[in-house]
Amino acid sequence: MSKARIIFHVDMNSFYASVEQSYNPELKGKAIAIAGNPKERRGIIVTSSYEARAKGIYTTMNVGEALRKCPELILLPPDFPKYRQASKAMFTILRSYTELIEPVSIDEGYMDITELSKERHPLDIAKEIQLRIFNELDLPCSIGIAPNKFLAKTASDMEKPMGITVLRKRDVPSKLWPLPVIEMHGVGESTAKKLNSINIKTIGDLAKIEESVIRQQLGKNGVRLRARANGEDSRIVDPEAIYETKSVGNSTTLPFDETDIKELEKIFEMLAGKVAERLEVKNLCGSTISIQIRDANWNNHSKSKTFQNPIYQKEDIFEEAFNLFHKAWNGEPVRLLGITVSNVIDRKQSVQQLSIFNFEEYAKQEPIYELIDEMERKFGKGILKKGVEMGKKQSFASKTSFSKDFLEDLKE
DNA sequence: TCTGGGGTCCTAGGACCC
DNA sequence: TCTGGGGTCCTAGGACCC
Repeated sequence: MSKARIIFHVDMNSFYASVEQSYNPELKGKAIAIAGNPKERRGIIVTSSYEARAKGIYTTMNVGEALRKCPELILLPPDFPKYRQASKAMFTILRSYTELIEPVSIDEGYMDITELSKERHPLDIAKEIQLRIFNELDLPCSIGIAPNKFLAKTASDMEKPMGITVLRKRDVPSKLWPLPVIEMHGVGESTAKKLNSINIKTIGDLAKIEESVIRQQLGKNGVRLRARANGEDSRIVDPEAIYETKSVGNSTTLPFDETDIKELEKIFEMLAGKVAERLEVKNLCGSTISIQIRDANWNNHSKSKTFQNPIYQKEDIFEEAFNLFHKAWNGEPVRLLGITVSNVIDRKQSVQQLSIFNFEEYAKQEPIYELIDEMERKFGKGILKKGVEMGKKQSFASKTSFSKDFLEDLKE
């Protein structure tokens, strides 16, 4: 049995709006919202101040509608560099307490303060953190204190703004179980519907259902949700998680539903450029490309393709994406287009993968017949011949791809 | 309430290999 | 000769979160 942990979940309150208010105090106490261009149909409310929420403004609300509902609403375009800077400052404060910080998004993160709490009471630490973020950055936050991530996250949601909430495991039956399942993190509309249909209405119902029943209905996810409903969650606070990018994608809702292939092509070029740029910044490349198409009725389609070798150049991304689009598109008007590159790895790693499989080089280090055996076993008979015939000096990796595991295997 | 754009994780079937 | 079971990878789609 592992020792009890003490986890914080720090959640900034209406982050973008609060940052804007801290930059411009005249906005304080007013109904403000961060939103896209109201003239475009994609203009939606991204975040709003508590004053705006009190007047019925909520996230994803169409901007036109928001203005009808609340004519005095002050709209601001998003300023991400500003938010990123504030976020960085916030995490710097958190890091002055422990390195065991896992940022989850720009405005929230987990802390494992188990060690620290041997010296100081967790509640004192939380109060100090909240006060420092408020005094030094002029930003409000809520903090949840609990023995695991799920309960900490749930706790930070319970009192906003500027709340500090302790949620012990023994509080679960009284504080969580009476709530409807839809209130649970990880349960959305669709899962709630499914659960309701088998007569699971509250978190308590979910906690008490037979495990085999929920597995049959909702699979692995159901079993996990059931454990959470019982206040169980063994996920660790992982400071590295944020560096493990899995995919990079860009998408856009078109000004109107589009059927003109020339226009769609331009959009793909634009998206390919953005994806390539962001891969460049992060020094990544990826071996799978996928496209997303959304039609006027909100039906989504995707098509993807995986390559032997990672790609990252704008031209490659554009070409592959547009090819996939041709295969996937049924001629219906298009509402949204997206390109995502996934299975991403560091470019340095990918270069290593290429060079380690320069055949000659590798053959110098390893008895060649063993290598051949190994490769045939993994990839089938054809693969080696192909490689050899291509010219012995040529890197196999340019025609095949090798997983990290496989490389590790070979080194042993 | 009628929905932007960034992601992650899961599932299920098929291909392919041993 | 036409037959099992296990495992991995790929693809398409769905659910969820901020």
